[in-house]
Amino acid sequence: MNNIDDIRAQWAKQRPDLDTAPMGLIGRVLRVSAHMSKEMAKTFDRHGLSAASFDVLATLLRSGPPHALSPNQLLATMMVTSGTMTNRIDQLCKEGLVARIQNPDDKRSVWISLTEKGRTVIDAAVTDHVQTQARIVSGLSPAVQAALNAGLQAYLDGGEDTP
Amino acid sequence: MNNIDDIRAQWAKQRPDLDTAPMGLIGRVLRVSAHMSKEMAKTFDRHGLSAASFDVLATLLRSGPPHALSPNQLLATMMVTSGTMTNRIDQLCKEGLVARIQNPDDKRSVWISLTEKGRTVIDAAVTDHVQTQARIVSGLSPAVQAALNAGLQAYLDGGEDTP
DNA sequence: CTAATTTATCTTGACGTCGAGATAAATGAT
DNA sequence: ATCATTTATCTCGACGTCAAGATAAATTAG
Repeated sequence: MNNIDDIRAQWAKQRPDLDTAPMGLIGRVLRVSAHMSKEMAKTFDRHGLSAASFDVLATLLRSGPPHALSPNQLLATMMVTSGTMTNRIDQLCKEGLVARIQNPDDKRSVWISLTEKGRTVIDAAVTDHVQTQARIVSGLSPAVQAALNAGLQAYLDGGEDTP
Repeated sequence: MNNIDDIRAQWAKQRPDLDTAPMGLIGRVLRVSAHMSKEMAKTFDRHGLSAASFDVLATLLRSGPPHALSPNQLLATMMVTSGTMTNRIDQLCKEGLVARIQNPDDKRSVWISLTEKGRTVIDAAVTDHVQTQARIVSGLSPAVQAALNAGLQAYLDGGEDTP
């Protein structure tokens, strides 16, 4: 009784006034998203990381040399609150994967810098992660992937109609 | 610099060995999912609910009279752990939206039953929620919605290739 | 009938997130 | 120059989640 269409059938009986077609689409997006996240979490775990810490390290890596960004820059690319960012950085510092370095030009600010250990860990994790992602989408034909990309991008482009 | 294609461009520079096409699709799914969840959360909030409590109440409502299920039944339909379920029920009990009722046939078990107040709240919340969902997908043409439904369902049908 | 197993629920501790607000430093206006 | 504002980061308390394990009741095996 977990199938989305079964759920819609229940609603049709209990609340026939409701149009649950949008619920079907939204429900599928949420389920697919949750499934993908769980699969990816297994990869992170193999490297001793969480999705949260992977995100920070990967952002630092792909930013290129010198692999250092301020918490504010990380915040901006990651859509989390400042408190969450502090927490993520604290965790990574404890594990020796990043270091806080004072910004000499602005004493309010610090740079979060990949340590050598952090660089090694994220380099391997990213390679593994990309393979996992390839596996995740491998069941979908190129045509279906293209259709999904187009539809999802259309949604993201629309995005700001009710702020 | 938050666009998914910008991120892929960064990877292409720093790690040209990686094929990030799957990352594009997966990233879009996750972003769309997060955006939809945030929109829906606003609706729940208007009714004094969280996504978690809405889920429980809605499941009880759509199960039909007598609007009561055991924690185990709720668990099965919601894909959360038992500890999470206990927590959700505790919260709803405190708020007087559900009540724990002893199952006379099995003393280990209880029924989680919608209170009158709970019934009133969830009835209104569901109506509002369905309108919100309609608005969320309203920017997508019927053709795009159909394509997304088909692609996502294909993913969900595939699902179990790497356990 | 007793003992072992299974089932249903709850408890605990850790984690990641958020929102609101606290510091502290830099910037801008007068 | 001084005071107010803005900016960058951190602190705190609450929430929802999970994993692992504790309890207690029902079922099954011998």
